[in-house]
Amino acid sequence: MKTAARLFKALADETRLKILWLLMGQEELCVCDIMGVLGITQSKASRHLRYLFNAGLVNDRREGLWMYYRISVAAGSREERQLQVLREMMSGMPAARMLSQQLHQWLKEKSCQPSRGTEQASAELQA
Amino acid sequence: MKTAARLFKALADETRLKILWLLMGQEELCVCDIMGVLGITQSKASRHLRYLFNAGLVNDRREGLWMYYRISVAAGSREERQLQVLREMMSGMPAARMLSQQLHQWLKEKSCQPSRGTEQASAELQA
DNA sequence: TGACTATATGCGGATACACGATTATATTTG
DNA sequence: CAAATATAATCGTGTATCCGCATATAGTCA
Repeated sequence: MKTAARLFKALADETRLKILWLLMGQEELCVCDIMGVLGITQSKASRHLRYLFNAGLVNDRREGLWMYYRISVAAGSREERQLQVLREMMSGMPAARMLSQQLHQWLKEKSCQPSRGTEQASAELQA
Repeated sequence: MKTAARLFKALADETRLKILWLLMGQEELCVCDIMGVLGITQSKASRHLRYLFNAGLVNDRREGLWMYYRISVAAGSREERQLQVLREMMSGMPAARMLSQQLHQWLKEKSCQPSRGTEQASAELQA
């Protein structure tokens, strides 16, 4: 009962909903991706990701300087079903679809920059 | 997007979850029912019901001195699907099932009391 | 080691929320 | 009208949340 309320608390913030939406369509993202796509402060991005982490909704993984976050909910759990519903809810929202586009745009531009191994692709291949 | 966050805010409180759970299993309830079953203050019950009302999740109906609240979400809406998921979530929780029992016990004892037309049954029949 | 970068965290202010206690409002009844 | 009752609204207080700003931490590279 209290745990259910805690889950909904984690979803009761627009920024966190956006972050979850981005993560639901993208294996994993680092903090700077969230910052860039949503146009928010580093501190803001990091704190909300940490909130989601403490709520048990995302995992973190360090790779060099970067922290990668990804959704991590137990299969068949309340959280998983809840996120599925959230995904359906947001799929119908133009704002959400726009965010997805912005994300892909961001990742494309990022992978073109020659500024060190920031690219998603190389990281994927190493793993 | 913001509306989704607002919906989750309404669900991010244990007392409100309990109230919704009670209303999901019972056509309608008055404030004093909520107070009695959950064992909470009148002020607390009224405030949370008003919160749910403002969030568009419940309707109110005055009948004499009593205010009856019932769930009211548009068919096929995000809210309806969300409440359905909530119901499934709570159905598996012992605490929630206990609440249902307490509610039925409360309603039974209430209808036995000869203290004026407080009974649910008569209200139902008039409608 | 020191410079640099990505991320986390501490701090303070502003705002929202939850609560008990009290008061106000509305309705019924005498 | 007055008394009684169910509910709503207000007030004060403590707590949580969100934010920007600044700083700390951790990792990389020269």
